[in-house]
Amino acid sequence: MREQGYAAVTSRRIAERAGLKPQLVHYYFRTMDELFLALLHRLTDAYLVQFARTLASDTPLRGLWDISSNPETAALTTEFLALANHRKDIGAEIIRLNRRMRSMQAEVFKQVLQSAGFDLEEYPPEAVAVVLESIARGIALESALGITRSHAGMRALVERYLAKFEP
Amino acid sequence: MREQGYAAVTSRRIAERAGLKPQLVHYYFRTMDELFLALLHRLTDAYLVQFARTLASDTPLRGLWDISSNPETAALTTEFLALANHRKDIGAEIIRLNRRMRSMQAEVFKQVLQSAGFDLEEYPPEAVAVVLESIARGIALESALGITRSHAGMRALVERYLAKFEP
DNA sequence: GTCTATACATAGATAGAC
DNA sequence: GTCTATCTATGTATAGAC
Repeated sequence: MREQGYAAVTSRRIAERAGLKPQLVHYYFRTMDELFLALLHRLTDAYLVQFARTLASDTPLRGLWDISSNPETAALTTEFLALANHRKDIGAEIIRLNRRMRSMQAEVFKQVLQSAGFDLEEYPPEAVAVVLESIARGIALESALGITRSHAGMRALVERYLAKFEP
Repeated sequence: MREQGYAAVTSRRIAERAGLKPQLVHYYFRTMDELFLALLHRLTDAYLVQFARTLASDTPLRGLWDISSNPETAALTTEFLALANHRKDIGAEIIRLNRRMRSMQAEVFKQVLQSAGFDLEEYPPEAVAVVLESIARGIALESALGITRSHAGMRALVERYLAKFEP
């Protein structure tokens, strides 16, 4: 999925990599939809664990930044978003993941923003979290394509803001 | 492509919508790669025109925000980014588009930032442009999925920053 | 420019033997 | 749990008639 996109994920190719016959794929997952959902669940679980650990650390903002600015993660996220475009089960699951994620973030960001003296009305924790993540993913997506033109400047810009919260 | 993802774009379906036979698609575009490239070129041209008009207006930042926060545009961009994952021709074309776009943005942002009294070393115009666009696309992608939870807060947050440049 | 005919490859999925 | 055999649908692409 990462290497060639979701459309290249077929029972035949999966079986080939596993050194087995394609029919086995249908033994474990009746349909390809089931397989994609299982994959999403597995990634989701691993992600939420990593995420919880990061938010519990003493540099949650930098941790979140690192996770979201990973080009491979961003590319895979893009594939799932594209998949969600036409497989509504996938879309529903992504929405669920998003909800859980944002709730976790909101609590931590609330504390971080408050102790830095920000007005939570003006800077809603969830909104700030989405902003940080969007910027990170923006950079990551460009990196995945091979574009790095303005990234040094962006990282410096973000770094100055992060330093206000996590010196 | 917008409705069912790039993988659903087949010569058969295209012909069906056009009320013609699938073979005609191959008459106009020898391969599907050629077709996708032609589509990207057409979208790219239209986009750059819209883009130039926006940047020449008296509210280029808000204009850029509006363009990038359109959910349909964001969804289509996502499809092309996913396509670029495994069709290198598409990736190369997207990089070209990106370069032209950023150059156009940089000039305008430079002026806007300067007249608002920002240090261009600290706030590189291109970097600021990528940040604005990334946030807009982040919101748009969530909207396309049906997530709107923290969007009001985000829009208000962004609006306060935009107002500093375009009262 | 549009059609019919056709080839060839690939994908999803099921049945049943071992 | 893994295999062989097999069906059926779908996709890309070419040749050649009109």
